[in-house]
Parts: sequence; structure tokens; C-alpha cells
Amino acid sequence: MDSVNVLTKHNVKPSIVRILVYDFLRGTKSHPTVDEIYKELHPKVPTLSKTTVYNTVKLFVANGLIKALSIDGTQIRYDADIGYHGHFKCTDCEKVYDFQISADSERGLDNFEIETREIFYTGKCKACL
Amino acid sequence: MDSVNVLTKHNVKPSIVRILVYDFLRGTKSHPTVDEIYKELHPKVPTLSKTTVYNTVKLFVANGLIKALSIDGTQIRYDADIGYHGHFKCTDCEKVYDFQISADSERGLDNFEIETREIFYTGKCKACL
DNA sequence: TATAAAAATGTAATCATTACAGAGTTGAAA
DNA sequence: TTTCAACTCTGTAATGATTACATTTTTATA
Repeated sequence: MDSVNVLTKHNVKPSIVRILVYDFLRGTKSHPTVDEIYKELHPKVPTLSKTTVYNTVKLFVANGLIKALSIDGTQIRYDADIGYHGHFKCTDCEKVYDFQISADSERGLDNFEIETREIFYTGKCKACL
Repeated sequence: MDSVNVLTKHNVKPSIVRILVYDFLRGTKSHPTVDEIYKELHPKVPTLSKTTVYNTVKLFVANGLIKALSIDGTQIRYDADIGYHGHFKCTDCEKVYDFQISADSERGLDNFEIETREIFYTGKCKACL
């Protein structure tokens, strides 16, 4: 399904900037920050403002198009893959890997309503070992 | 075991500030930020500097005394409970709950060396529902 | 075309964190 | 006990991500 349809289905009016941001997020596995999104798109859209990128990703998250990840503390990253999966960050090469994890049983959350789940590991990746 | 011993065992010289910071972290389940630790201890230690709190928690993390949590993005919280457990943050009351979770199988991390695991959920807690 | 709503922009402010240089403290050797 | 180096602590200033907000531009439609 093309991005215009995805945006529309999620009640987001498909402006050109929004399409480009969503296309970029969809096409990368790098979980970019706002700054990285801005740096990528700015050459193509010279009038782009970083504030617009902030507004856009916030709107996307609110409408369930993407997920916000607090992968390592002070920076927020964005991921167009909204399925249940974990993130592993190598402490050597800093690369972030996706991985699959089976839905575990939680104890202590009876009658809680879970909305989002984030799984974040750190360590050394195969390439760095 | 008292805090002096814990610090010593982890190769951290037990200065009075370090003891107080570790005592506080141990005695709370609120996963405080640096600012909250500072606000708590400043009345007792009027010369305390926030930089010292930053240095202290960084040292504790490096030496495995506590864990750093990136619970919701732009702030780092600290937890003296270094056992494997998850955190749930209620989007209504903002309270953070600990919960137990069984470490199930991960696919895609073969031959990776996992050092830290963070599990973070959001949603509505029982009290707010 | 006229007009209102929505989208995008840019500057300034905020706030957590870090850098850094200097001051204070400690402990052990002389 | 004095000296000295290492360690600890402090405070200011810088950095960098994020937000607030007012303004401008674009879009859709009457």
C-alpha cells in the first residue's frame, strides 16, 4: 500500500512533507532521530523546518502510524515498523538491530491495560565480537 | 548488607555522598531522576552539587550497582534493583510500576552478547481504569 | 476569487546533560 | 606531623534535544 493510502487510513492528511517523512521512515531500518530525518529530507525540501519534522512525527505517533523509541536515554527515535519486536544496540559500533521476541507472560499487571511495549537490549553484536 | 559494603564490593570508594545517594536509591521504588535525587539530598547536604549526582550515578552504573532506565524518552531514571524486571508507566497518573517478566527466547540475536535488558510498557494502570 | 482551515516555518525559550577547571578532602609515605 | 598525589566534589558555562508560539504559506472549497 502506498504511503498516501496509509496516511489517509490513519486520518492524516497526506501533505507532501508528511508523505516524504513517512516514505523515509518506511524505507529505513535505522530508527532515525528527528535530526536525522531533517538532514535526509532537507536537501530535497529546502524550505523544510525542523519544527515541522517534530510536528509530523508527533502526529504520526498520535495516529498510530509509527512508534517512538527511547532507545538509549536522551534521544527519541522513530520506527515505522509498528509490529511487536525488540531493539538491540551494540555498545561498540552503536548500530541498532531489530529482533523478534515471543510475547512473554507478565506477572504484576493484572487488570492493567497495556498500550505500548518497548524492549531494548544492549551488548556486543556478532560483528563486533 | 549495608551500603558501605555494597559500594566497596563494587570497587566504589564509600564517600559520604555516595552512601547517601545509594541509600536513597535503595530505599525508594520511584526510579528517581538526577534532579529528584538532588532535591531529596540537597536539604541534608547543603553543599551538594547536581554535577556530583550526575557523576555518582554514572559511576554506579559503570560499576553495576544500579541500572539506568530511559523510561520515556527525554529523561534518564535510576533503579537500585538490578534484577531482571519490567517497568510499566501509566499514561494517566504517570506512576511507574515494576513487574516480573519471564525471559523468553529472542530470535535474531544468535552469537550476540547481551549486557542489559530493558522492558518498558505504557498503558492504563488498574487504579486509573 | 474569497475565505477559512490546515500545514509549515522560524525564532526564542526550556530543560536535561556534559565539559571543564578549580577547590576541597583523603590517605599514605617520608 | 608534613607533604604530596590521587581522588572527590563543586559551580559555571556550553551543548543539544525538544517545545512554545506567533507568523506565513498552502490547500480546499464555497
